[in-house]
Amino acid sequence: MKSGQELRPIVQESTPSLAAAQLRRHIAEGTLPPGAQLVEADIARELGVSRGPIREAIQRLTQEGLLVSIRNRGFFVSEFDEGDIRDIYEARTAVEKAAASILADGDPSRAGAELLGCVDRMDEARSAGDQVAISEADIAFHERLVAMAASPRLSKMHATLLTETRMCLNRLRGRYEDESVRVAEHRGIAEAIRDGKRDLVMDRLDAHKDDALVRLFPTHEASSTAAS
Amino acid sequence: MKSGQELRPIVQESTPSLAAAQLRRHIAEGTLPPGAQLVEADIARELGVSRGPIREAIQRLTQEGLLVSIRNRGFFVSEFDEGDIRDIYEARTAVEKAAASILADGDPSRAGAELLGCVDRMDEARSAGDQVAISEADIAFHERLVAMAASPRLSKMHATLLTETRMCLNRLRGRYEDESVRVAEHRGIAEAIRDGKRDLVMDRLDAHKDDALVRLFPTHEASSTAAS
DNA sequence: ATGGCTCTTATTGTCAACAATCAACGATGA
DNA sequence: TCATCGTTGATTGTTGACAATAAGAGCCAT
Repeated sequence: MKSGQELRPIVQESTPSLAAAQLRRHIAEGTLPPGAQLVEADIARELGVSRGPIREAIQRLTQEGLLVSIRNRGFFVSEFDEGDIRDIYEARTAVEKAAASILADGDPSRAGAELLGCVDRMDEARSAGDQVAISEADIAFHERLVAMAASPRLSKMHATLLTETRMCLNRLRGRYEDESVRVAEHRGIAEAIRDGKRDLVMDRLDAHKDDALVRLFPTHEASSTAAS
Repeated sequence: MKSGQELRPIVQESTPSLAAAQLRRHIAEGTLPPGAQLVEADIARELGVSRGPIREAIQRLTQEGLLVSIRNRGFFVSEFDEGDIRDIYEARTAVEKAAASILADGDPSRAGAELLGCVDRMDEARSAGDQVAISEADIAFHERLVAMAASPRLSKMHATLLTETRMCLNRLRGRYEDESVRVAEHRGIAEAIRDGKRDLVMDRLDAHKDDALVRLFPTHEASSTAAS
């Protein structure tokens, strides 16, 4: 039975995984806005299973930091204050810098090429004026960047940070007066990676973070991140 | 009712948390060695609770990557191969570099002083020839380093990486021919932080990682991490 | 002896019922 | 009017029982 495609081991997705994935998507997309309460019994009824598996799914999201648990009271979608958002961007940049560093030791030109592909898609979305698609491509860029480093732990940590970023993006929507700068920033990072310019990559990733934070909190200036 | 001591809010630690903490400790200390199976029912009986809370505790450890789950078969303490261990050290260094960078923007001399205190304790343990105490102090050093950066997300990610490191340390035990180099490495990092020498800190953290990996896998040389 | 079949056993996965807890509401008394 | 205290409703926390699943033992036919 020679199929054109390599037949990969089937993954019997468990009920809690499925439930967690659904909830995670709703949280990322804002259908479940920050502050919203999740009631085990309700979700269980909607999904047609008992509370057990749902409870497990909710526990996972809680550990990921997407929900906060108040004992005997309930689970609520996390609300991020300014400190949290700064923390998210700080941590995410840390992970991405590490990933970029690994890429620099590997095959920078191949990595750069793939990332430039993401940038192109982002630019197309910009031309089409599709805000949502731009954000999708934005996320995809960062996801690919870390995925290509092939580090399970960095990827895992990054996945959580990306969901949190998505939540923040719902708030940032429309903050880019000119979306072309957004595209340009990403292109700059991709090109620096392609050219193997390690230090430049680091600087641009930091700049990317600082820019986002300035846009989110216009009153403050960005934290100093200049080298000593 | 004016008591001499400020009365702080009581924290009702939940059953799953307690159970998870115990299991985590046993895994870190090697009482539950890699490959060992954890049976929900057995643990539940030993701790005098039902399977529910235990199941929740086990789920947490699974999500932390300390256990692997095989559906309908059981949960087993993760076994790390060379790739995993390199990944752990890579990720941990990434987090610590980010933390050090934050410290450099804050109060480097205070941070350096506290870390030098950890180093002193490590040195005392070395003088006393207490292997276990040295490792404790080693872990404590890295824990403090990240904790002082006051980033919830970095700290959380780091906590998991530290337990994994502990597991690796059980294997590395006795690999330092001369423990004084171990102390010296940490002192070097602490001093660089104290002096606010950002780039030097980064280099020394990378070197610390490379040294550990060389000790663990003497055959290979360390990955190149020189700046471009 | 060996390949395949069934049966057993150990373990997780799921469920529904019950207990514990907390916030909000409303009654009570000064 | 206001503070206090019990009551109530909603939600999570816990439990024991049962279902589903997979590995391995034993048996049988080849």
